[in-house]
Amino acid sequence: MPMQEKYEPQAIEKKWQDRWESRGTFRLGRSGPKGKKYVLEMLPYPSGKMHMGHVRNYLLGDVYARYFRMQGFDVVHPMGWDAFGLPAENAAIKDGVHPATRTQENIASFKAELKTLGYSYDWDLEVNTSDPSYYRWNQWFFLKMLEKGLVYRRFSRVNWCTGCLTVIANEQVKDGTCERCESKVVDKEMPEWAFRITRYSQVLLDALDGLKEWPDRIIAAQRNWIGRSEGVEADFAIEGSTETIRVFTTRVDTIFGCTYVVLAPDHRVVRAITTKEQKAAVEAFVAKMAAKSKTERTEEGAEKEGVFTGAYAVNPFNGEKVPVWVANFVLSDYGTGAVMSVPAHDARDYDFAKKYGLPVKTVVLPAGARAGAAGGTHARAGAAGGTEARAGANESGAYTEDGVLVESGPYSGKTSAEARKAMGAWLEQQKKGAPTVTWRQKDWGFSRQRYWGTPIPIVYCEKCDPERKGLPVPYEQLPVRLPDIEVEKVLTGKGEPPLAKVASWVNTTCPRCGGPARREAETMDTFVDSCWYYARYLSPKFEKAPFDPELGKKYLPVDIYVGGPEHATMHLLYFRFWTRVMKELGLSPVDEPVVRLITQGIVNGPDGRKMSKRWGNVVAPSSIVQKYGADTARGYVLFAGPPERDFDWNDKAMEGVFRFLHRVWTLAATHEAACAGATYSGAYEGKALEIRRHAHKALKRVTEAIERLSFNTAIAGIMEFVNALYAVKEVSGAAEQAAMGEAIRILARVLVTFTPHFANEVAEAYGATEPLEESSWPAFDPALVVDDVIPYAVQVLGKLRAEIMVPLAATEAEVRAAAEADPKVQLALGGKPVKKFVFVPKRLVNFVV
RNA sequence: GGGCAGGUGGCGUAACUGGCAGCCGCGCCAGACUUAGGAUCUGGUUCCGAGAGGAGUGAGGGUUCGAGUCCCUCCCUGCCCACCA
Repeated sequence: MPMQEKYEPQAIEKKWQDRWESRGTFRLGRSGPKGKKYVLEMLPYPSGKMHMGHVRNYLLGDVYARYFRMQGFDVVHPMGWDAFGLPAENAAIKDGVHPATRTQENIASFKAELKTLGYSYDWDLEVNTSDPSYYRWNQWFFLKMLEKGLVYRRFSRVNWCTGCLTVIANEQVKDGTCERCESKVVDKEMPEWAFRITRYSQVLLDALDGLKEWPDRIIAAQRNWIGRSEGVEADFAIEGSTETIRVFTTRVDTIFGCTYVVLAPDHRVVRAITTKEQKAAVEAFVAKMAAKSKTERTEEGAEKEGVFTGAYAVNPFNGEKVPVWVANFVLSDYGTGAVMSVPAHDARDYDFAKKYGLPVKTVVLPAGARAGAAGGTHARAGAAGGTEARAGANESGAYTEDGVLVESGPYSGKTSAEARKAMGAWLEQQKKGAPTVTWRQKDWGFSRQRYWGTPIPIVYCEKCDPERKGLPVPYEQLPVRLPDIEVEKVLTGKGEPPLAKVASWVNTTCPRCGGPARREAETMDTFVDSCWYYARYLSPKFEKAPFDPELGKKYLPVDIYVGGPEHATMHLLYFRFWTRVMKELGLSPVDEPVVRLITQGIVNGPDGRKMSKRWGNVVAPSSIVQKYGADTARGYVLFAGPPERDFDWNDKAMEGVFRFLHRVWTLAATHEAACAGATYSGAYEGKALEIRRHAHKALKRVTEAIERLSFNTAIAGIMEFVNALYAVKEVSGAAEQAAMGEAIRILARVLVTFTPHFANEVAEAYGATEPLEESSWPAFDPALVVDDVIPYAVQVLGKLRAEIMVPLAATEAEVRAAAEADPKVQLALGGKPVKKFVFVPKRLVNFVV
């Protein structure tokens, strides 16, 4: 079938999409002599329209899925919908459309758009997290984890909007007020459900070392986020009181320099130890802090503020009495909520001391500094005459490095590291503290006062459960379905959680006594949904468990996972945690969900700013597909730069890719009549051999580039190949025609992962009878990728002086002789004796004179 | 403050393990074909220099026959985290 003269993407893309679908080209289990590959992209929240970030994300996975399939792997490549979540619910509050309705519509249009880009998904594996057949397993996991003690109910401090009367996320708090209604936001203690993810902190941290194919930045972010910190806890007695203050510090070696102690405003003992004289001031301060939200209080640049309690704490090491303060910068939920302050050796303590005129006492000197030169000076920070010489102090005024101790009783002269060890042991022996480990990571609070999410399968019965701990819904009653609702009445954005307003749903019977009971009206965080969807894809309709364990054994873990780096510490940590739990439940065969993680960069607008309606710089994938076709969109997004890096959209550069496809089309159409069916069985030489060499070199280059995730250079290689074929101009005779036919068939093959519709159309004109995706990835002929005569660079004293052509098989001596014969080289050598001759096979030689 | 990524032509980028810096594309310049070109094809395009030649990968040092690549000291940009004791 002769090709059309002109490349018209609109005429061919639908054809191939339909053909793949009707033939089931991308269905799981089609082939797999080499085993399996699971290629996964982070599932999208189905907003109505795709943006370029989606296109790029799915493309990176798609190239691998297609490549591995042709390499002979049984490829899992699914797509689904993270369908619960805030946007649909907020939209409903605004316009009254039921979230389920809107979500269905959005999924339909998003899916239709995905299909226009030619992604190779197996749609039989599609998953929708808002479907009861999916979220029932969230509930099942919840109950299992409740049994294991991994789910618990706690009181927690949340951002409470005084206008909307609901909990809002940190992101919704702007300058201490609600983003939506501009009312004041305060902290409120509220009950919430939490996962005990901290039980896995150590395991999740240790296993990071095994994630060799994850980007460093993600590993670093997780390590940071988990925040393991080794230190000691030490008890400071309160003078004239039975209370003690336990502090946590990583720098116990500086404890002889402690000149005051600071408590968080909501620390347990504040009230008890405050003296009469200071009572009014402390209470005013604590009230002021409580009125602020957590984000506001700890906002960047927030001035350090504090107030003296009037109490004195006793340093366990030297019995020194130091004042106890309350200050805004101490966090109640990290460490013990109390810190010992050592202004000489901590920048923050120094700032605070300076502001309030507290003493600074140096007890650590840089190693090598002479002891006695500076130590032990008591001085009021910032006060006139405070001329203490704090050797090594940084700009902020504190010397924060390790060093050698001075003025530290029996520990003087020890290094910081030695002192930490000895002092920790002493504390333990004296029962005044102990070495300990503190974590930044907190448990994961997952209950939300929202409608559009997974109902938490708990009921409250006053008779059986007077303490309101919650009774689990029996497994056989799952799923607890979301009730249908009258949108205007229930989704008001105000008051109680929406589900609490649905009397017919919230009122139920107690599973234990059969009496009246109420359902938990809160729903689960949508991050729960994305914790295990990758396993559900394997058997989306399985009814006996979250997924079929047999298929889990066969296809897990995910081999390649593609998504945005913004998920570094939330989703990517949560689903690692969940995977551990699934293994303990006997479901999952793996400890870690993903072998190789790829985080794609952002596609910015042409102006270099993030694409946004606000800037009017959004490039809609649909408009590009319509005008240039999916293949151009795909080709350009891959060609624009390496996957991890951000890039700015550039219309001109994209048109360059469009032009390139036209060029290929013209080339193929030009040679079609003479070359598509040409055969030749003799030896190739001359121009025909050159054509074959170009083809096999391109094949090698593209194959290797795909393997190392360098799609942009793969495409550059293909462009070079096409330029070379253009340079051939005329082909005549059976050998050249057969060589050209082969070259164009190879060209189609190397293009197919990037521009699949286009490649298939060309291949079909050149005799392919089935989609290329159903054929195998071609192997290059090793004999054709090396030349007989190769160039050598000739350097004299490291400077390039000439380039010589030498037979591939030439020995070192032969190459040297050829180099020395070159007149430019002779001139550079100038008859001087050669001290050394460097020979790098197949690359260069260097004369050292 | 911490972490990570990056700094190479006018621009996006390339250079796999130390071995000819700038592949490919965009833009620009010239030519061909054209009534015409914002189509297409061909050639050129790091800088200085007419030329031979010289300089050149953020700055400065070092290792090496040889450094964009390795080591040390800095500077700048972007992203993420952050009063974490």
